[in-house]
Amino acid sequence: MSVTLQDVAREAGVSPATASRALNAPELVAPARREHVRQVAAQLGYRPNRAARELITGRTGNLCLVVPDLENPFFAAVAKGVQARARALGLAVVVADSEEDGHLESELVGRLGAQVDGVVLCSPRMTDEALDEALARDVPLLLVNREHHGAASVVIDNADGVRQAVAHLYALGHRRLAYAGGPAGSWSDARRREGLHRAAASLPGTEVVDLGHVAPVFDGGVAVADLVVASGATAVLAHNDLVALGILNRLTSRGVRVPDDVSVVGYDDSPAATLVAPALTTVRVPLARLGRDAVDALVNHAPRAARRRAASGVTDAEAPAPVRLPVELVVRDSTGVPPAPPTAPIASTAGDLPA
Amino acid sequence: MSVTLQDVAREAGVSPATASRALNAPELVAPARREHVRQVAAQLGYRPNRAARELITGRTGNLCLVVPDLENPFFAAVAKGVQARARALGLAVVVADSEEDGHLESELVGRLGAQVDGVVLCSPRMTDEALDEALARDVPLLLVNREHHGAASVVIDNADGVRQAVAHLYALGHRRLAYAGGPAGSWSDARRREGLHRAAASLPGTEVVDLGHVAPVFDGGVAVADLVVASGATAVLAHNDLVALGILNRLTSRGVRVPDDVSVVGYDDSPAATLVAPALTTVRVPLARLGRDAVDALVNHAPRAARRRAASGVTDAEAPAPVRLPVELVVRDSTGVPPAPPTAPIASTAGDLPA
DNA sequence: TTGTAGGCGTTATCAG
DNA sequence: CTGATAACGCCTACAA
Repeated sequence: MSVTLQDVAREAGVSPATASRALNAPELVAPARREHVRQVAAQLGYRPNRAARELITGRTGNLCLVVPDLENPFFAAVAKGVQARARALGLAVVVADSEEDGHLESELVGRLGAQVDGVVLCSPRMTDEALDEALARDVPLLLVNREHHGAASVVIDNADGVRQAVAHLYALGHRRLAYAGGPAGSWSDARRREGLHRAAASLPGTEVVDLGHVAPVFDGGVAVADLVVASGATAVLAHNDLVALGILNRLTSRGVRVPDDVSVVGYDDSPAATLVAPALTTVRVPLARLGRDAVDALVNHAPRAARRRAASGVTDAEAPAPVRLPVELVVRDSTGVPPAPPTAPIASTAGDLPA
Repeated sequence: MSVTLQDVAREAGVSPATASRALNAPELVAPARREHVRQVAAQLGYRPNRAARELITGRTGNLCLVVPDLENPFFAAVAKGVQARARALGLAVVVADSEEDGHLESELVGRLGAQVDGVVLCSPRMTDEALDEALARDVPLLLVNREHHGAASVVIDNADGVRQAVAHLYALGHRRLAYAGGPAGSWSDARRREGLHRAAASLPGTEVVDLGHVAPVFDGGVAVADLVVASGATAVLAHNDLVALGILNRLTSRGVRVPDDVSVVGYDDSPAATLVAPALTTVRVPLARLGRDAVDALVNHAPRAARRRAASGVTDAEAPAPVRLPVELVVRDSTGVPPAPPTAPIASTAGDLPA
């Protein structure tokens, strides 16, 4: 059996209450006693029992992080950020992988949410309705990479990332752009698609070919690569780097040169982006910061462990405005000028274009 | 305030004890009552308070996983496996990233170990002494990727992986092999280095050039690549895929062709291995299984939450023999026959070699 | 088969 | 500033 506060109190010759205060509210206890108690505690190797503390305070000292896929470098990076910030705050992080499944995700939030002080829900795959339900629980919830009415969230500027990418491609001379979108129902995909169309609309002569929804993994990219070629687009924007990498791989093995024949742009700037040749032009997302800010927002916004007082009927303050983080385009080797029109006869029709 | 067992009991018209039994020891309660209680509990949305339960049972329902770097695909994969298996067993996982720092690692084990039923320590960077200390605590500890006297562990067959790689290279005709090792003090690196020398010794005419210790990340590989060239080796084995990828990248950008000039072999078969061109020949490690087996071993070996009974003086049974998982070489494009001797004059001395 | 009662280790609430 | 004392929610002898 480990050493309890009682042991410390007895050994120090004070009451348990005083011992408790000496450790948790030092200013409430006479300096001499305080030091004595602390010394005894240290000497005995006293470690507070978290369960007992939680039972009465209602606080666990744990946060929960739910991500769709731990192996996805995007989420791994966010997890690392969450981890680091939580540790700095003295909190532990319970991590759960939802396997890209909205139902499992909801279940995890329900199951794990009951034993933590707050939940960071990253790129939620669940429906808006499920989100509403989750929010109705008494656990503070923070969304990363998704906005939802009444929920606190930290997001990136999805549309602006696409805008930067499109501007870059446009400047290079591309006019026909393909888009390999994220999973159906993906909030960030919707934002990016929106941004894409808006950006294209503001750039005369631009066409967008929508390649539909693609699994946000390498193989998804491999699968959609042939559609890119068939689309006649000279450049393709992928929903994330994994997809872009898959496209790159498939194009290359088909003999389609990147960027000579087709330019490719990813999203996220995951570490893998520079592993390949040509290195991937991509939209850099401040991943670690996303995680850190998520924890900060959660801790600040969280109506301090309201469980115990929930009956008071005090509704939480309105969710604060989403924290929106900027992104930046990183130009590497996978983008270049589009190929010249195929043959002279056709080229002759281009007389009205600038030389 | 959430619904307690008392509420359920009252609502169901039974005593708290019966309610408790109906849920946790169904066979001890009359079928009719049992069902009634369970129904009421479900209807009220009763969720047992883990803190209260833990306080009395001494079990938390949590495992802790400590890894050196969550962004390293190797650990991400293990984490995913741990995650999945733990969930299947109804356990949650507290994940901590030690940032490749042995001291932080020890501290994390100490801090987090106190609030969980067991700790999975992955590729520990801490010293043997620190490990002994950690083992002395009352938390069941399981090592992944490292063996240590008195500790339960799940490891891979490090030496055999290297042996397979060397045999492959030897068969292709390579005789001078460079080794880009892992971090200084790395247990698995020591095993691989050992296996490398043993394998080389058994293959006549083989030489090994030791390139020393390399940071187990992409940039480490980039940095060591020039040593590979200078070493005059025709093939290089890297401590892991990240390093191999870094080497590949640097060699390629220096104009050294892979595998025509130099063959490269990685270790782990991380997802990134197939993202690059040429695809990486590597030793496949059953990552997810490593995680799953770790949880199983921990749960089975763990002297069920002994905290409460520790005073009885019953020492835990000796740690079981390490679980050793097989690995397999995956041959891809980054290995090939070594370049022919440079010029005719020199080639003439090779008369005694087979055509 | 069921109910009663005690206590797990801590903190909060009072009185002193 | 300090010390009793009462919870917190649950489990588990023990008694009925």
